[in-house]
Amino acid sequence: MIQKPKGTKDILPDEVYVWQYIEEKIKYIMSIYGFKEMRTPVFENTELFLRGVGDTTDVVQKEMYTFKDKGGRSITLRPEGTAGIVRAFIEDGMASLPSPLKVYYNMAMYRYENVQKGRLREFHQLGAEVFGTGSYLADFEIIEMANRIIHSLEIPNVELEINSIGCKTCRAKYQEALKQFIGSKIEEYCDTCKSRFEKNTMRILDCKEEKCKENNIGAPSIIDYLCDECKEHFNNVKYMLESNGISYRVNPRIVRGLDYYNKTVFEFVSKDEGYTIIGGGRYDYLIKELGGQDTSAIGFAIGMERLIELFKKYNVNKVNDLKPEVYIAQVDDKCYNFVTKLKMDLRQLGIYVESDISQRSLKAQFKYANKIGAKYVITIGEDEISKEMIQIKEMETGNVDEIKLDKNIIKSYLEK
RNA sequence: GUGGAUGUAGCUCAGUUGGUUAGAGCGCUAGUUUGUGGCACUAGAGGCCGUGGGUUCGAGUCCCAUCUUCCACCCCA
Repeated sequence: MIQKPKGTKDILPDEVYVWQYIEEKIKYIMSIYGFKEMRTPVFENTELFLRGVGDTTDVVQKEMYTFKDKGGRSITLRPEGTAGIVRAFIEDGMASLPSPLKVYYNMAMYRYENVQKGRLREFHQLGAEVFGTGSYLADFEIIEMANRIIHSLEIPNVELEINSIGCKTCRAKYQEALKQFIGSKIEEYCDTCKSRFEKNTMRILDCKEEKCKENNIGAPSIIDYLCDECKEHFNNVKYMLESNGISYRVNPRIVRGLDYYNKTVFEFVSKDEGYTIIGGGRYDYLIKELGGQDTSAIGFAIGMERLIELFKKYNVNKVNDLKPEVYIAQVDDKCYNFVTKLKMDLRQLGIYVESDISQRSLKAQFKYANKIGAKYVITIGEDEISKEMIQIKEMETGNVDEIKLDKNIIKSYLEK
């Protein structure tokens, strides 16, 4: 038996309808917030992610599916969505569209990492991006939309955590201060912290080692180093959230693992599962970094598998797969032609109808109709055809009515 | 990349100190007479016991390797 590759998942019919329900719901929200869907290639030139996501990040350093194609080009399966969207924004001249521009995507992502709860090698992100505005109003709009998605899907125990990681200048100042604070006692830290000291100092604050945690007490907070502009921006975002009844918690440890973020970063974290279901932030430098005009932007991405796992935990019973309106049972093979014609006619009228396609006994047909959840069963034999009258049985109650054998009469009976 | 657990029918699992043709429940298919489902009963299909080595007269059971799945670290959605 050939198995599917590690970290991949089949989505079977009995789960796909949950996906469809959630995707429809989110699509609807996107549409009333003015976001348009777009799609980009599954693979991109590796260079895009090196420059976009950042070549010192874990995602780029050890998690990318990178290979040479037959023409010798270095190709990478996208590990996240924003870089490709930004590439298209620049390459396809989307900067000339009315600004601000709002787009969203729903695409598979690929990351070579070890599998565990809420983490796959192929997974799906539904993300939204706003291009062309650096205003805190855009930050609010995107966070509020994410919040609405969570609430419209009735997923409890989700907390919004926000932070500001400042702009280039205040972040540099902060890193300097942090390096001074930690540097004086770096020998007391664990090995991973030591290795991070130079290239990613801020991550040391995230270490879970007891000794390191102790050493981190009293460390400078990014919040205190924000420049006036960044501070005001962050205060405005918080004010907007407060005045619109969206509760949040400032978590100074949110840093985000992708290099392109600045100013506002946020996560919607499930307290049940302990993982982030929506993560996002502002990325005002990325478009220019990738060769476009200087353009502010902000966005988020939803981890669909995580969202769906949580949704199923609380709400599966609220979503139902489509069941046949009616099953047409046939008494014997003399009726196949007639039944097939009737089935086609009813489908033409938009009715979900099934009939026997494996030439089984009447009893077996009833059993099948019951198992697939047909609401009604019509039985057709030679008598019914000659008398033009049929029996229609409601499966749940067992009630039987007699009605005229006519597609329009059947249709209105089913709609009653 | 590191550490821990796991792997027997489609699913959930039994399988006794290694010993004949590998089991159950659910699910699937057919039947329990003549044109009607759910319940019950009967029968059937379906397993290279994750894979490859090794020990042994003999391995689902023991040993090694490897892969998968799950969990944690790391990181992320």
